[in-house]
Amino acid sequence: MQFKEMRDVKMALIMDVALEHFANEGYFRTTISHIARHAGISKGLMYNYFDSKEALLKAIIHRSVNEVYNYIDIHDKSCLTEEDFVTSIRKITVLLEEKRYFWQLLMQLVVQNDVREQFVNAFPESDSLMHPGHEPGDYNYPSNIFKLFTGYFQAKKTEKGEFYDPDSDFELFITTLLGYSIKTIYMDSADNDADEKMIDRIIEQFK
Amino acid sequence: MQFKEMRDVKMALIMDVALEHFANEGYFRTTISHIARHAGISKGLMYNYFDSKEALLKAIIHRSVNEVYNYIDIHDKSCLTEEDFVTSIRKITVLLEEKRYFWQLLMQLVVQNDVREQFVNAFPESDSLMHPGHEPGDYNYPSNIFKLFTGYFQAKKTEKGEFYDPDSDFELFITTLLGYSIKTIYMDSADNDADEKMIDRIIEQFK
Amino acid sequence: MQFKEMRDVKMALIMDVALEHFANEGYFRTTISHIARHAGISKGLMYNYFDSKEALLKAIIHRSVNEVYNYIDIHDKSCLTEEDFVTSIRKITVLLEEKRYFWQLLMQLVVQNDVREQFVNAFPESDSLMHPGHEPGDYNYPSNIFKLFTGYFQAKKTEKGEFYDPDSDFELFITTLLGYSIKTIYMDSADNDADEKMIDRIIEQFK
Amino acid sequence: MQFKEMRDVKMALIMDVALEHFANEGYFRTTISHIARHAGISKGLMYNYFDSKEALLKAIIHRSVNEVYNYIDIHDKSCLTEEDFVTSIRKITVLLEEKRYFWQLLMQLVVQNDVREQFVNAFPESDSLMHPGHEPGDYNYPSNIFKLFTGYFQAKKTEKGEFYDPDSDFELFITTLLGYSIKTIYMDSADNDADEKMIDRIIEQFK
DNA sequence: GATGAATGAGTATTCATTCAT
DNA sequence: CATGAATGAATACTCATTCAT
Repeated sequence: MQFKEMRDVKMALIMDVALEHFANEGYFRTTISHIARHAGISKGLMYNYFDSKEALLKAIIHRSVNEVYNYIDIHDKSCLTEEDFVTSIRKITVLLEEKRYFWQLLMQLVVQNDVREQFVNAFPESDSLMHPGHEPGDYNYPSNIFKLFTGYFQAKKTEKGEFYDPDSDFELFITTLLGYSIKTIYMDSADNDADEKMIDRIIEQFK
Repeated sequence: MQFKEMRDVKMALIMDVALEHFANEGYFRTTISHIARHAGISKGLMYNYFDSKEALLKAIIHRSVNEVYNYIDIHDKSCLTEEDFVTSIRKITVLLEEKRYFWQLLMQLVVQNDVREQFVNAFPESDSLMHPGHEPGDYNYPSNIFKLFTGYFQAKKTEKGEFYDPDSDFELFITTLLGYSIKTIYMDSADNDADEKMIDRIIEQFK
Repeated sequence: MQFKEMRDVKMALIMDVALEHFANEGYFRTTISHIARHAGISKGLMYNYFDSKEALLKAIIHRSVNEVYNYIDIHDKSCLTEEDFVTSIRKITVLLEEKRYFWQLLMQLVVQNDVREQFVNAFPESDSLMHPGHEPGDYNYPSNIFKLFTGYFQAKKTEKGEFYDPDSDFELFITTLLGYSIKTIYMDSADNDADEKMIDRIIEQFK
Repeated sequence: MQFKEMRDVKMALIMDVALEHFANEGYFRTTISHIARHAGISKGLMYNYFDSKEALLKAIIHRSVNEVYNYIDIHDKSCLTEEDFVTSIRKITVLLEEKRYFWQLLMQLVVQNDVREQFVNAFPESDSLMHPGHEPGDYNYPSNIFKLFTGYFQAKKTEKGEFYDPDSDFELFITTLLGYSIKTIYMDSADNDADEKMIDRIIEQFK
C-alpha cells in the first residue's frame, strides 16, 4: 500500500526530529509544538501518528532498540568465540557513535530513579519493547546477550587456570565498557586515534 | 541571633528533601509544592529561603561541590605519591556511596546536552561554585585535581620504561573509574564484597 | 505622653516613605516589605501602626487632605474678594509643588474609574476623609470651596455686565487650572520663570 | 486563509474587552482570567494571541495610537492655517469622546513616574509605535505635530504685533487643552451644550 | 514593642491534548 | 489527511497578613 509507506516515512521523520530535540533539550523541555514545527507538520497531525508524547517516546525507543539488536545480531548463537567477542565490541563502538542521540535519550531516562525502575522491570516482559517479528519467549535479548558474555568469560577459565575469576573479570569488563560508552556518547571526540587505541587496549585486556 | 540558626537548619532541611526528590523523580517533575509538603512547610516559605526553583538547585549543587572538595582535600599537594593516589580513589568510592543523590542529580543535568555545556563552561570561572575560603586563582579545583592525576601517570613513566604511554593509561583509568562510578551510583549494590574486589583490582591495575 | 509622640513620629516616617514609593512605583507595585525595609522597621511592626495596606493609603490621603485644607484656609469666609481669589490661586500653586507626591498618588487613584467613583461618593460623607476636629456638617470643604469660587464668578457679573456668563467663565477657569495643575505635578519644571508667567496670565484672565 | 480573519476578529475582541477592563478596573487589578471570561474564551487561548499581559497592553496602545494618528492626519502638512487649527481641535474633541477608554488607560500609565519615563523615552524611536505605512524618519508624529502647532503660534506674531509672545500663548493653549481633555475623559458630560460652548471659547481664545 | 518566619489565596503562564472545519 | 484554534489542568511565583518568640 502506498498510503502505508507515506505514513511510515512521515512517522520516521517525526521520530528523527523528536529524537534530536529530546537528546539536545531534554524530553520534558521539548514541546510537541516544537517538534511539529521542525518536522513541518501541524500539531494536530502529530496525534494522528502518535497517541501521546509518551507514545512517541516509546516508539522512538522501540525502534532504536530493534535496530540495535538487529545490528548486534548475536542472539542465535549459543556461545561466543574470541572472534565473536571482538566483533561484538567493535559493533558496540559503531553503535555508540551512530546512535548517539538515542543513547543520550536513554541516559536521560535511566538517570531518573523512578523511570529507571519502570524501565528495568519493563524490559523483557513489556510489549512496548518486544521485538515485533518474534514469538513471546524469544525476544528476551538483553538477558540472552548477557548470558553469552558471561559464558564467554566462564569459558576462559579453562584457558587461564584455576585462579582466574571469571565473574570478577566480567564485572570489570562491563564496568570499563560502561565508562567507555558514556565517554563516547558525550565527549565530542576530537582525537579519534586515541579512542581507537583505547578500545584496542580494552579488547586486548578482556578478550 | 537565633533567627540565623533556625534559618540555616530549615534551609538544610529543604535542600535535603529537595535533593532526594530531584534524584528520585527528576528535577522537572519535582514540583515546589511537593518539596514543600514533604519538608512540612508552606509553598510560600520556600521562597523566603530560595529565590526560585533554579536557585534551590544551584544551592544544592554548590553545597555538595564544596563538601566534595573539602573531603577530597588534595588541592594543596603539588604531586601525588602512590599512597596519595590510592587514598584518593578510596575517598572517591566513599563519596560515591555517601552522596548518591547528589551524583544522581548531577548526572541528570549533565546528560542534557545544552545544560551540560552551560555546566562545563561555568565550572572554574563561576562564583557559584567557588570554594568560599580560598583566594581567586586558587579555587580551580577540577583542573588542579586533573593535573595532579595526569602528573601521577607521567611520573610512572620513569618506573615503567620508555614504552609506557602515560596518556593512554590515564585515559583508560578515567574511563574505568567513570564506569565504576556510574555503576555505584545507580546499582543498589547487594554484593559489597564484589564491589570491594573490583575497586581493589582497579587500584592494582593503575597504581 | 512620650510613647504617643514616638508613635506619631514613626507613623509619619512610614507614611512619608510609603507616599514616595506609592508615587514613584505605583500603589499596587509597592510592597509592604519594601516600605518597611526603607523605613527601617520590620514588616510585622507596620501592622502595629496600620491595619492594612489600604489603611495606610487612607491615612496618607487623610493627612494630606487635612494639610491642604488647613493651608488653603478659606473655609470660614462667606465670599471671596479679588485679593482672596488671587491669594487662593497662589496658595494652590505652592501646594502643587510642595505636595507633588501626594497629588501624583491621588491621580493614580482617580484615573481608575471604579476607584474614582468610590472617591467621589466617599468625599463629604465618609469618615475616612472627615476633618477630625470639626462637627459633622462642617467638614464639607470641597463643596464649600466650590461654592466660594462659583460665588466669586457670579459676583463679577455686576462688574462685567449682563452679557457675561459666570458659569462658562468658571468652567474655563477650572479647566485651565486643572491643566496647569497636571503639568506642574508631572513635568519637572526646568523653567520656573515660564511657570510664573503662565500663572500670572491665568490670574489676569480670570480674576 | 480563513484562519487569519478569525484570528484578527478574535484578537480585536480580546483587545476591546481588555481595554474596557483596564480602563475601569486598572491594568494591575484586571486579571487575565477576568478578561478571558468576559471575552468568552479560555485563559490559555489568550496566550495564543498575545505573548503576555504586557504584550496585550502594548498591542492595545499600538492600535489606538495608530488610529489616532490616522484620524488626526495632519502629519504631511508643513504649516497650519487657521482653518487647519480649528479642524484639528475639533478632531481632538471627537477623539477624546470616542476613545475614552484608551485615554483613560494611557493616563493610568502616565501617572506612574517610572512607567511614564519609559513611555516618554520610547515614543518616537520605538518600533512599537511606528506608523506602519511610513518610512523611518517619517514616523515621528508627536514631535511633528508639536512643531506644526508651535509654528502656528509663531506665525500669529506678524498679525498680533511685536508684544505678542507666541511661546507663552502656546503654553497656555496646551495647558488649557490638557485641562479640557482630562475633564472630557473623566467627567460624564451630562451637559453637552456646556462642553460645546467651552471648546468654542478655547478656539476663539487661541485661534 | 519588635522581629521575621510562616501562611495561603491568588496570578501569570505553559503545554499536552482535543476538535471543528 | 491536515490544520491550528481552543481547552484546562498544572506550575512557579508573589505578597498581604498573621503569629510565635
